[in-house]
Amino acid sequence: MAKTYKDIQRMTGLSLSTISKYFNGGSMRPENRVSIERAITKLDYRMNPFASGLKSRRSRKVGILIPELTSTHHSLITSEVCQHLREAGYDSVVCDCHLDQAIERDALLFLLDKMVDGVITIPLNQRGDHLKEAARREVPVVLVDRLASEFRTDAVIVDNVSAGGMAAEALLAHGHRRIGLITGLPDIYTMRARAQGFQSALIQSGVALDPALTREIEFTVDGGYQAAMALLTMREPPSALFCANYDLMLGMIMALNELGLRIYEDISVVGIDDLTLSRVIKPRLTMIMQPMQEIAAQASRLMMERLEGPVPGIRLVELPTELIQGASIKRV
Amino acid sequence: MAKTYKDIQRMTGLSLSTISKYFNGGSMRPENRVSIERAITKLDYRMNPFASGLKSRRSRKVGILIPELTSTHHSLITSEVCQHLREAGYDSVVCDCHLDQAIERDALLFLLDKMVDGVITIPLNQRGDHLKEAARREVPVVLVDRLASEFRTDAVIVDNVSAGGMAAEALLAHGHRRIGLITGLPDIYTMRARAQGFQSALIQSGVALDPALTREIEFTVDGGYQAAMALLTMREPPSALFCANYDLMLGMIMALNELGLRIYEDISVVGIDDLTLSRVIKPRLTMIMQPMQEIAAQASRLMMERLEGPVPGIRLVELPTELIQGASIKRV
DNA sequence: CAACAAAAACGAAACGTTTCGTTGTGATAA
DNA sequence: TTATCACAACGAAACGTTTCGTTTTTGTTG
Repeated sequence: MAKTYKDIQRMTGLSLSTISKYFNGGSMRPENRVSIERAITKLDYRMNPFASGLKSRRSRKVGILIPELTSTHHSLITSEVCQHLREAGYDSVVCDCHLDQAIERDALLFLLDKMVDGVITIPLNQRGDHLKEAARREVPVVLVDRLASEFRTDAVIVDNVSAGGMAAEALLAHGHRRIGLITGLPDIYTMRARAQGFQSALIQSGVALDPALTREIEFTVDGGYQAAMALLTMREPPSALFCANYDLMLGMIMALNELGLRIYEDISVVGIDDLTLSRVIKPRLTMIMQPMQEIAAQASRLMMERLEGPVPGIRLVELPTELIQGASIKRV
Repeated sequence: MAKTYKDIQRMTGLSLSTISKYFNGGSMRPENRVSIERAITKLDYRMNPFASGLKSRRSRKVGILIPELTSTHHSLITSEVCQHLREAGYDSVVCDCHLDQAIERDALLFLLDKMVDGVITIPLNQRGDHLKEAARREVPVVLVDRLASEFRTDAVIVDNVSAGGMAAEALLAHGHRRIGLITGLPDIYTMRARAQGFQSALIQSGVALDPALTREIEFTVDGGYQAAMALLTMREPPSALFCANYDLMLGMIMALNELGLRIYEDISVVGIDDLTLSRVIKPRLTMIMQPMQEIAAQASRLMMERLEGPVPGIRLVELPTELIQGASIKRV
């Protein structure tokens, strides 16, 4: 049978309220503290989270709501966030909405009914209307990667505009002028921002935008493959390519392999995200790196601060991206 | 303020115990049922899981303990399992132990302290000793993919021996005799079984095992890359390769690309797991397919049956694998 | 040493369900 | 009409914490 405060009381002779104070960090006589601690270890006592939650109205659970867990970027962030939360004593209840906005909404309601103390999400619905229900129930929300147009709250994003800009500049600096851009559909915040940064950089360098060189497509491996195939089989193909997303990039790599095009020799490439596969592509890609561990750490931090006490205002953490020099850009 | 039974009581005039009976599926007068239902919708009532759990000692939470969430195979299974559980009203608390057995043990204890009703896990520690604590607390465990040598419980696995056998036979049937095997370290159940099935098939066909053609390595993309590089740069390289794991296969593909070797023309290949990337590799790979959705569905089912009531005995579900014909094996 | 303030411990009342033993209500049989 | 019997509904007592108002203890000060 599980032990309770009563068992500790029996061993120490202290009242239940004193024992509670011990667990909830009040001040008390050192000898009592010691005696409670001794009882805890001797009894192998563990707090009953139901009883605790019933009174305190806190579940010490956080919901993680993700568009697609099998996407490497998402699974890495999820994994890191879960670990941070666990280390702080919080459960992470993960919901993958499979890129379906109806599931996203349902899963959020599910989490709220399960009394999560907070929600960390990469929102799929870019308006973020579904999140208003969380606000209504006073459950804090932290956005990751993307902002929501109709729901302002704490968020961690990277500077996507300059990420796109850096990619363009790296290629421009090597003399490229016909540069293909493979990006996601513009209803995704990150994709829009990266494409915009990329295109601004071209314009600033006096390169006219050729609409035929920009492919907006669902950001999946298959999407990247299709887009790259289309670009590379044009009558006048680009001399360089930038993919605005890791999965798109993988698809592009597959297309290059299929067409027998060699990176660097035949086509210059700027990639994104230094995840597993990028590490084994040869030659080493020049790429835009997002600080993914840091994104996860910041998101966890923002959430935990809200959970520990009231935080005034809305916080937006914008992290820088970095250009990693590889050997995938040829001078033309 | 959240609504409670008392509010329903006020609206219906029924006692708390009758209302409880409504939620816990007892029989009652139809008109009372209707009147409770009306009150629920009018009040927007939602059950308080703390209070409910406090009495019933059930959290309706299931722990998911995974070696490495960023591995595609694992994230897909996790995602599917979470969805099944959520549809049945259960939370999924996900823990990724980052291939670290100490974290695995800690995370399990964490989950148990959080009072999960059950644990679904792909065990990292192949003995499974850490799971005994779950048994001690009468928390059911379902294993996925791998069995544990020191802990017998419900499990869902695939027929790994014949998976390896099928791969070997496909290559043997096309005349291959020097076949490279890239597999994980033999302390992983699946890797051992697949390698064994593979090697038995060779022996059965009268092909002597050449130890130099078998590479046991950590099953990561990088591991696959290293192993494939080593095999393909031998003085007398194999004419065909089989990888016993999806990540190993990705690494191998990268190695082939780097060496400029074309699948089919230069080297025959049997892959495994029809996940995103396999779909865009050309030519289409001949591969062993695991029914991953089915694995997840069965694991969820086994768990949910245990949660709904006592299940006698231990159940082992072994699912078949399938050979998908592609165009990656050349006749020699 | 009395008086007092501050600190610590206490007791009792929640929190919102479930459960169990008991009472009430019709319907059927004698 | 009364005794019997299911079947529903009821009331009260848990479940194991937290919280708040009160009392006791401790340490200071005049």
